[in-house]
Amino acid sequence: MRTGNGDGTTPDRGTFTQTVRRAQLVGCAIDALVEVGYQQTTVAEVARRAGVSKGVVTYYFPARDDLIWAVVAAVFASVGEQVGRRLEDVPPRGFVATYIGAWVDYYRAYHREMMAIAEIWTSFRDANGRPHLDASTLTQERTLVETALSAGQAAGTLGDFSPRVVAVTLKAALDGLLAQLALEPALDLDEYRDELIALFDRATRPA
Amino acid sequence: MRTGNGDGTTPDRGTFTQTVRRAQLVGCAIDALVEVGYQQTTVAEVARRAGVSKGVVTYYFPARDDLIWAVVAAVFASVGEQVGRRLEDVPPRGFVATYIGAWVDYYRAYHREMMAIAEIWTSFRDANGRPHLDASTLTQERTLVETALSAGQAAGTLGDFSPRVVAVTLKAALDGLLAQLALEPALDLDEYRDELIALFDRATRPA
Amino acid sequence: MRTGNGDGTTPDRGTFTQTVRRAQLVGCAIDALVEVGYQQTTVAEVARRAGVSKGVVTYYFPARDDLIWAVVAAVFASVGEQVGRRLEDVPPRGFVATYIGAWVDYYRAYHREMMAIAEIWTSFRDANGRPHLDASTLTQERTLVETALSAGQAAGTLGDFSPRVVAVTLKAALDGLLAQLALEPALDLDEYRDELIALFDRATRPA
Amino acid sequence: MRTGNGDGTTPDRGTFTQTVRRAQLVGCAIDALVEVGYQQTTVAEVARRAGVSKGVVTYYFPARDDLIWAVVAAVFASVGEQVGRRLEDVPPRGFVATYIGAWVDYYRAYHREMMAIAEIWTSFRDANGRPHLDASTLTQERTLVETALSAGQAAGTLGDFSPRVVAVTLKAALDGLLAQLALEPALDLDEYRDELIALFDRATRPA
DNA sequence: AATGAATGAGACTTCATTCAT
DNA sequence: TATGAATGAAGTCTCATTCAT
Repeated sequence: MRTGNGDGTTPDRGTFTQTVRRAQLVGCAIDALVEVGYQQTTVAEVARRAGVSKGVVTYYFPARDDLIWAVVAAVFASVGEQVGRRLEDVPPRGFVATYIGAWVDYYRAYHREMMAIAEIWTSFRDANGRPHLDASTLTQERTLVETALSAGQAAGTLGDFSPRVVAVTLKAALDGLLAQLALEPALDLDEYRDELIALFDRATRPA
Repeated sequence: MRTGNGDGTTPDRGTFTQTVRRAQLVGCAIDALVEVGYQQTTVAEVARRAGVSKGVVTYYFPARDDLIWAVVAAVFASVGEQVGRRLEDVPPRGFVATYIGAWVDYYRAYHREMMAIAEIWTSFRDANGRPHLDASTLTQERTLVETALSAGQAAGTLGDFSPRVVAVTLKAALDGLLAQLALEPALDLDEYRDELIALFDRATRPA
Repeated sequence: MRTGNGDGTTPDRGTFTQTVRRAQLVGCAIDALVEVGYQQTTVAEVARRAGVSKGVVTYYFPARDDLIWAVVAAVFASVGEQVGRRLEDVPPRGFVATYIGAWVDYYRAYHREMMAIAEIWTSFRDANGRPHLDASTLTQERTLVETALSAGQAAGTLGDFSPRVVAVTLKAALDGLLAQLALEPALDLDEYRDELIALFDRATRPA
Repeated sequence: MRTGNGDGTTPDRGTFTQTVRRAQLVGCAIDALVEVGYQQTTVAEVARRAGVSKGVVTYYFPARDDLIWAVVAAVFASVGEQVGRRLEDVPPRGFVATYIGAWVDYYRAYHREMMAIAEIWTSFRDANGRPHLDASTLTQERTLVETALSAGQAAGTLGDFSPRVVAVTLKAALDGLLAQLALEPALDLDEYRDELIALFDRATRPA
């Protein structure tokens, strides 16, 4: 959706301002989501945090939902860059450690983004009350993990277990870390990561 | 638990109707929470599901929050009975298996209750946006788990790992199962449970 | 309005109970009016104070307004007995002193009743917002005062002034005392009364 | 007095519209208070009188109470200007006449405002039923009157009486006039004022 | 006579959204 | 682009009133 003035007189100025504003508003929305939760992340609250009028928010995001989707897109893009890239071309041998390490590094750098997504995950619904985001959103990621685990089993570098259960539990373990991090911000992430890697290593290595 | 409407006039008469109605409304609230989410679980929605007028809901629960708290109390009581009881006097040796088994059995019988609590968990906030329920609510449970794990390590029946990380991950694994169950209602719980027990058994047994 | 069962088996029992209950409810309504004001004198509040269920109140007073009218009737009756009687056959010479004295004595004995009436006076309205009680309610009383004052002027025992203005001011002076009494319950009524009598004596005596 | 809607974005723009709208709403609230009383002066009623939607009222006055307070502030300000100013630097000799004259002139010009305040006075309560405005609000005014009266007594220009009782009665006399005016709008205020001045002159001059 | 239960109208408030400037 | 103003839908809560028992 192009929203520039399109009259050709200010070639990129408008677009640049727009890009900056959008990013700013998305950032403020993330802050609000983290600090006061989905429900209280109102248009007015975001505008207040951005120091602009309510009209600005609806100018860039005609509906509140559009703003939420923009947050989702921004965070997913960032995850793709930071985490997704690190999971390409990983030998099955070290997959679990890499996977955990990638996510833990992401948490360290983008803790707020993850908490914002968690808010959206649980509270952003359609008119029938069904979540816009749910576990099916992660099918691709889980499939990647399952495939890697299965490959490891086929190669004999991993033991005998249900790839599905381990994949689900692996993701859940990282969610658990995120929740624990919210409760205990001073948590030592390096130590936690190493423990988690060791845990899943013992759980998945050959007998 | 005295639950009259506050007239304070007839201590024990009519209690039967009241008890039944309250239970019905709590049940309808649980249904609504599961099916349309916290936000859309309005007083009107609960009344509609119960087939009564909105006034009835506010008659029994003067404020909407009171109804939510009643759901919390009902589910916590049920968890205490079904799960809590099974965790008393368990030898450290079989603790993890018992713990997973107890929760999986609970999920089987009270799937809706757990999903309702999950809704409340994530969306029920105070005026500042802070959750009324959060991980600190589970401190007692996590402490129990950590204690059992530490005892097992001391006794030599369990290996070397961080009890904290395993406890957090164990709880997260069960949360992950709940989410997976919502996505895939036909999931074979017995099989999943056995896999999960095996996973944590490998992860925690002595080297 | 007779509300007894009328079947002749319990000749006066029913009526007696009814009379007592009505009086009790009127008394509780007065208490509520004084302590929490007209607006918060709800059916439930009166029932609570009487220690009965809400149904009892609506049984005796089908509409809330009926209860308010009953308070009005009760207080007016009491004023008629205590004040009205003392104003019959008073010689014009001492009318003002008698009038003030009668009302001050009434205030002393029935302070709550007066405050309740004051609440009703200001807040009890019909559907169009017009007060059910207003200054026209007092026309009879004011006429009595004006007549006495005019008679005094005709007899030469009182000076030259507008009977209307003095009558209005006399009543207002007593209202002012009531308000002052609410603010300052320890007020010395005898002293205040004597000052007031002296004030109006100077204001009305012949030049 | 800054009165923006809290966005805090444009300090001084749009203030004109806001000021006008606020004044209009306060005016409509005064009309409603006079014509249908405090209880029926609802947000919807004020909006209806202003010919705007309910949302406009809550836009300018987030809570109904804020609107009521705005009426109070407006009327008090007007009293301060019209009455307060005239009571500065009045010699004790003519104080009572000036005081009565100032208030009667105010009644003439701002009859509705006074009736609105009277509504608020009697019906605007806190959660415990205690009036937000009561006689203590007038302490300053009564003190002024008492001081002037005492000064007159000390100077020998006034006779022997209780300044407190006369001050209370003076205010009450003006309240009585207001009530009489509501009942009898065609009342000749000049005549009434002169009678009242004469009455209090006789009541307070030296023997 | 008395009660608890139920109802529904109406009030206040929040907030996403629209719109003229 | 940006803003303030305005709207209206929807939610929570209160409370007088009705009714079956």
